[in-house]
Amino acid sequence: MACIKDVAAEAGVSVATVSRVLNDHPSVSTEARTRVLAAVETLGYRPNAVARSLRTDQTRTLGLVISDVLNPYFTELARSVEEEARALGYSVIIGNADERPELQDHHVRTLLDRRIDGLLVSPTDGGSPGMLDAARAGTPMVFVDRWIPGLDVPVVRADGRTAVRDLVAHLHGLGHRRLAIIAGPAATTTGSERVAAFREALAAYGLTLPDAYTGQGDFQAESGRRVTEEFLDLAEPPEVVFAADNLMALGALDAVRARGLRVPDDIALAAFDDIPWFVHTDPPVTAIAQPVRELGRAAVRALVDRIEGRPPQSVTLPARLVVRRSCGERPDPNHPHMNVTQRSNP
Amino acid sequence: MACIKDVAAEAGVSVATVSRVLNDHPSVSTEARTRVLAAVETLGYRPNAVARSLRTDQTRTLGLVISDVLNPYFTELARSVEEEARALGYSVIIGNADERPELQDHHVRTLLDRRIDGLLVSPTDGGSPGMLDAARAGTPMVFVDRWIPGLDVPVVRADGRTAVRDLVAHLHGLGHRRLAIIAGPAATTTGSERVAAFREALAAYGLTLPDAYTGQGDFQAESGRRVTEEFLDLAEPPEVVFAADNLMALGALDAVRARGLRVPDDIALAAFDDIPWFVHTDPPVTAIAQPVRELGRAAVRALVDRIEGRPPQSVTLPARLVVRRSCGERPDPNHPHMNVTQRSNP
DNA sequence: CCTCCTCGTGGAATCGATTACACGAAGGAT
DNA sequence: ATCCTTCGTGTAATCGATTCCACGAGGAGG
Repeated sequence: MACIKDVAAEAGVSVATVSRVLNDHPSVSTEARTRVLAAVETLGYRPNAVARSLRTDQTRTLGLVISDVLNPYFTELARSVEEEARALGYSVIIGNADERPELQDHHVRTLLDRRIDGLLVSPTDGGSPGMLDAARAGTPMVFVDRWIPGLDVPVVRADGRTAVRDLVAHLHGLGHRRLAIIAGPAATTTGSERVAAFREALAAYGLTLPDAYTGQGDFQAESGRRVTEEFLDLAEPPEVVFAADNLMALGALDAVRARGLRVPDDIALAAFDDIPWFVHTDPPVTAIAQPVRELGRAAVRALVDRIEGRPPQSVTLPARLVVRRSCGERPDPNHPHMNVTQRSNP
Repeated sequence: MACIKDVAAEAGVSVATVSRVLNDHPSVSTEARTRVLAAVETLGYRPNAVARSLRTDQTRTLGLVISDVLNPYFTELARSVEEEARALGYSVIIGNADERPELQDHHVRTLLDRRIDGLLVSPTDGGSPGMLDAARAGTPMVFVDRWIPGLDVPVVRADGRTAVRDLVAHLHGLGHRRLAIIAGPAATTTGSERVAAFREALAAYGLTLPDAYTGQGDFQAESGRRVTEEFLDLAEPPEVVFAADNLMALGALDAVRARGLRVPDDIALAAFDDIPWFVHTDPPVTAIAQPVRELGRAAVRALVDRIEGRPPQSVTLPARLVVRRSCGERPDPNHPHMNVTQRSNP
């Protein structure tokens, strides 16, 4: 593989001049520039990013550590992050923590070892030592979706409060009174906030959320299944199950089907995080949709601001309710879009 | 950030000794070793992977360029690739080509600039110039899922021939005779092979695949929708639509639903690539499942073999048919697993 | 005509690691 | 006692870029 010295030799100039041409530094003669460019062409030279990074102390790379790649929500987030980063001239390296703190730590450490310029994190359960160290050490960092209180790290997330209120209003309007939730890990902000928002919204209707109706999940399908079975085993099962993420909703669907029961007739279901498949499940699932693309873009912008010395901004975007049939009502025919697969390439 | 010189100073030894300790070279005294380790501890030193890579000319990193992250098939592939790579001491950088050759090129180039040790590629439509150059230049490379004929690059993939035959047998047994396919891009191997396998299987039953029943898709949901609409507009629409990937199946489902028709009563549906959601769609979708995890592992092993100087092996694993209800039959009660969400963490 | 700038250029230091080579001390064999 | 290994260590070269500094040429201004 040709290096800068080879190019210099081929062009009959010094490596300094080659470097200047490559970084289009102003003081290079047109003569030299064309000769260098020609040499680059004939040798098929490409600068070594490793060497460049070592010298300049910047990699133009962002790290993104997400909690679970298999969750379509995070997949889409990852995609929009990469898209925006690319537009700003950065690459992205994704680390999948699989909801395991030690794996999150592994990725944070690996990314830091590679001297990425900044880190985007959706922290797992309470964070992990390495991640907290990194935050305190002043690594440029932005939390996305989930965050950890008490750290001076900007947060980009969606606020589901209003949407959850809308959901509860919808459910109450359909006559449901016994509402249950499958929560995420209490140590994650999304885990606890969604429960809090739900409880708050219930209170507005004079309803409470008994412990028996608060199942502890871990954002994975299996836990949704387990918790739903527990609900169904109760002397007085809930009329509605609200899953705090889409995978647990999938598990809930499994559990209901395994008992030979039907949604929404026997039990209603709603989920946090909308995904294209929810349009085609049996029945289509009512869900709370986050503005994922915008979240990803905002997160990248905040991080790049921080990296390039501008003050980064925390951002909170509203989530919205998408009503389908899993809670018992027909979708409004005036809003046919709610019933169609979301496009991935708008 | 502390560097090796700081550690050497703190421990009262030379940088060479520090380096030897870190790479556990045998000839270091226990004395020196403990002093270095202590210094590493107190300074919180972590070796700079960039500098190390520059010197050793290896990054212990694999590049993975996939055609579409939003496709659950590739997401799962990416996950299993990362898992196996991590087990072998490698990191993975994922590039999402979004089925666009120029984006694929962008990622290949970026990855090569970073001097990754090897490349795993699922080439988009016919490959891209940069990718072909890389292959010919001798970059350690392995194709996964899709490949490009005529290149001396090992291929790890699933063979769907048998499963497609099983599918056609199943369909024929249900009385279907007018079978159509939504194909992927003809320039991709998976695009053309699946059509060929389908046509071949039909021939065994004395059936043909007319042009009108061969729709041209691009592996995206939108194309599945469009092609299905074309099928439905025919004077004699097909009785079955076989989508060559899961996203096009989703689009087909959209189109059928938009017409107010029902699967399988009005038209049957089957798909290549099984995903957890197919269990819960309305109706559950009959699909051909690839052994994705094994594919990912085999691909990484082949690539690492190639990188580390062992002869790499091409691998072909069989896909299998998973019968559900979208073609008109009840699932066999003796095989209840076919009706349950696949676990992501077995 | 002399001085001062600006411009284009090259030499060499530098980033943070690894590693070939040299060297001295210690131990074993003769 | 002498020589040869072996062992532990340090010095310095090296990887491939960027960039500070010095230098010579040429033009402008006095």
